[in-house]
Amino acid sequence: MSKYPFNEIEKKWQKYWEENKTFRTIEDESVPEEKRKYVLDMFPYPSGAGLHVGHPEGYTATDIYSRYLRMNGYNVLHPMGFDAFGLPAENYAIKTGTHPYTTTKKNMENFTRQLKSLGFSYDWDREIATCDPEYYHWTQWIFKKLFEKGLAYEASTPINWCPSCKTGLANEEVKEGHCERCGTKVEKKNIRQWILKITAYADRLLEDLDTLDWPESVKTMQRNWIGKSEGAAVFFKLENFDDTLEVYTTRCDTLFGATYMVIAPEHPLVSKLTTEEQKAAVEKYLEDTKHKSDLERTDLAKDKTGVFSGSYAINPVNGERIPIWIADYVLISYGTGAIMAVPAHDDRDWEFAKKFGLPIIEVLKSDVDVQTQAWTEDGIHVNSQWLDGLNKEDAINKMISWLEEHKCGHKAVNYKLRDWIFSRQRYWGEPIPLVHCPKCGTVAVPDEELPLTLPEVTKYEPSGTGESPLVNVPEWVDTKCPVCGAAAKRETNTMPQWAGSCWYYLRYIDPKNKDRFIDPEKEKYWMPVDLYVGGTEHAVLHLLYSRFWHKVLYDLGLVSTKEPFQRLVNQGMITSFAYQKKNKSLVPVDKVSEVAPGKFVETETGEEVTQVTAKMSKSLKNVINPDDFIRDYGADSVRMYEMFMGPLTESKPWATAGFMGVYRFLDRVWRIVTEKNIEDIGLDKELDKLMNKTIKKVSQDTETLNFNTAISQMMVFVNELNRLEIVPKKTLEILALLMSPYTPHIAEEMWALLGHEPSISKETWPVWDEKKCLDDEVEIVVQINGKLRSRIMMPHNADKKDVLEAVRNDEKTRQWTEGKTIVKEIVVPNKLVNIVVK
RNA sequence: GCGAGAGUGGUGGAAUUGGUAUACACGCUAGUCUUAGGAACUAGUGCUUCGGCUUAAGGGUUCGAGUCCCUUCUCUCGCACCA
Repeated sequence: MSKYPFNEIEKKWQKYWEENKTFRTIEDESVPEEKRKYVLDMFPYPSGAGLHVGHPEGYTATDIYSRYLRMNGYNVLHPMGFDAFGLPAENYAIKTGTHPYTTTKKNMENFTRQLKSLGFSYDWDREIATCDPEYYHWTQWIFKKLFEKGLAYEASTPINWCPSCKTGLANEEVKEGHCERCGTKVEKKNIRQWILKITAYADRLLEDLDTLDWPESVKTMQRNWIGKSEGAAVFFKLENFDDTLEVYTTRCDTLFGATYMVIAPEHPLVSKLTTEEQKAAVEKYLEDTKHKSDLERTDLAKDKTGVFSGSYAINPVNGERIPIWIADYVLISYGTGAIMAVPAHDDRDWEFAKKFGLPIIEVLKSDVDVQTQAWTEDGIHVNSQWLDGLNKEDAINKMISWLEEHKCGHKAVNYKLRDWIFSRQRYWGEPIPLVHCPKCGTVAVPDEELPLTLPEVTKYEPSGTGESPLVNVPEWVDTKCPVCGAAAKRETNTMPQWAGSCWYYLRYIDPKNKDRFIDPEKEKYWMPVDLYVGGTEHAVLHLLYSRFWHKVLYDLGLVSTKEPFQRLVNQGMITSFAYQKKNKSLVPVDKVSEVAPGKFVETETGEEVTQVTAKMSKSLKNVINPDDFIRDYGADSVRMYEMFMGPLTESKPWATAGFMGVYRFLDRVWRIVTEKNIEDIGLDKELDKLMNKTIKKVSQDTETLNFNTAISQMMVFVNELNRLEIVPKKTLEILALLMSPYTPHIAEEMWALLGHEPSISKETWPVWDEKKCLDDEVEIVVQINGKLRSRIMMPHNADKKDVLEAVRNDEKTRQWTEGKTIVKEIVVPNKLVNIVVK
């Protein structure tokens, strides 16, 4: 019994690669530009739990691709590092007093060990960690650039506050009203914040998406998040006041149907517009809404609430008085926080008008009675004086011209994207390099004082009052103004975790540079990233933020490309099996038995359960730890199985039985190499054909990241080799080369056993002979009326006439066509013949 | 509600421009062998009333549809009063 000694082989080659720095990458100028590739993984947060099975999936994919490219003559930059600032280490520090760096360092060491145990071909000399002062020196330096450019500003606005994490959050970090990280309900809190003006780049962030080779779903998500809408600003004169009320609308053509206006409860004109009679009602309403969370406000969407302010505006097109209401279905954060309501043609306005008895005027020809329901489809304008008879587009254009001519409005663009709340009231992040001077205002820390390092603290607990633990370190906070030298205080907020990941891909290019954040020559050598692989969870977080920073750096002439990541691929999630009862509740894996193939019952009750796929979770006992499988079956098996499971981009369940199939495959390969008769002989024609076909399929599928089908072709090839008494050496050499990106350890060992010098990763990728891939004889399928009736063998590229001749002589075909009229004969070369008969 | 994607054997999944549906792997059945191991090898394995029928369901285009078009259903993900 020959179990292949994966443990020994893998350790041996990992040591070899490390000692020989096999995968060190240098900027070799002799490599032409089109042969330089930057293949990047989303770097991990080094959590205490270590790698989960999702990590090796994307990392193996890029590793295979990188190794494949190198063997095809490319110079490949393939680095790895750690997104090392983050809350778990800090929360652990609060509980135990352990410095977050201690925890993080330990976790990084564990991650490094695990990553190395998988045999990834990273250039470890380029490793970075965002919490390293050498690294965040330049994060701070880039922040200063943003600050100097006026893209960072301080404001005290109501922001999303997580009471559990005790810090402010960016809009992007709030999911359905809850903290993305911990799931706690988010509150509104008014605190002083540093904010980055990402909205200044909204248009470019939107437009440049078109230039990217990214999954359409991610592009769509970013487009929706930026949420550009084109419409008009309309100014309404107010009765009894000099002010005007500005609204934003996409349908200014429906202005004749505006029967009331709504302003958000937070709108600055609320108190002014509230009349004496309405004061009590308005105050009560404001009090009520204030206590509703954002979530409640949106949850209660179906039931509209509001209160009349007592004041009126004047409709500019017809001089009508329109009542102004206050209601929380209008958000202060979008547009101007005020709307003109056209209840006949908007569901929300209609609902509100019905509830409060406001008039509904039809201005678009409707198929329904607008008094009973809103008509939200297009229609020809009616009751709109000089717009009557026009369609939507013409009416909008005409209205905008009219508004501009009469100085009561203009064309306008609006975005859903909000500026980026950038400060966090926590300890474990990059200190924001600013000083508050009573005389000079907010001043940046001079470049020569960077990095501004984190001071030691005794307590990591956030104050919870909106200040970071750094306020408790007077010797750090109290400083001198870099401009005037007067006593000043340091900014105590820190940067969010996203800051470090906004530019890490640049630092890999020049990780040890002490004088600048990146050498421009090296930057030009590698950028942009040619392939970026990672999970979909960063679709509008990291991937939007880093595009923003990159564009700022581009404007400053510090990088040469407009976009950082040319091609993005999202790996699918690796799920697991779980078992579901009739009532849809899930049963942990260890409480289920398989009573017949594919039939499962809950062991205790005997109740039948069905196998479903579900996320891995501790409670379902279906979490897979890659370390266990590496230990018991080897890294090559883990790598190959994760690629064999299915298409990279699909989510798919881990099946340990399926994993064993891949392990058995490698074991079989090992036995062929070590036990069979291997001779340096020529290949017979059929074997040569299969070998060439295999080279072709594996090459093409690796190129296009269809790793699962490349692996099945290797299996087909190995199954054939396994049948041979004497195996030609050549076939095993080719097999080792083809396998080497996928299962590099066993491939290195095979290469050595076949008498070659290491490393196989330095060898040239094999090429196939197209002529040898062709079959001399092909099977032609004979269909009668589209149904498969017979098959005949014909020479490859046989003449159409000869094929038809052979088909007519085919006995089975004759049985089906006898006594019938042949209407049509279709011949697909080398594939099939379809005879249409009557 | 809006947007994006997906439905193929008992299971994970294959199928160039529309051209043999179910490659490869798992599981299962039977046998051989044994250093009893999540071993190896051999044969079989979509359903079938043996006529045929099968790619979520129904319809359409076509000589021919898993693939293209329409309708419906189910699932996953994202956004959600965005004026």
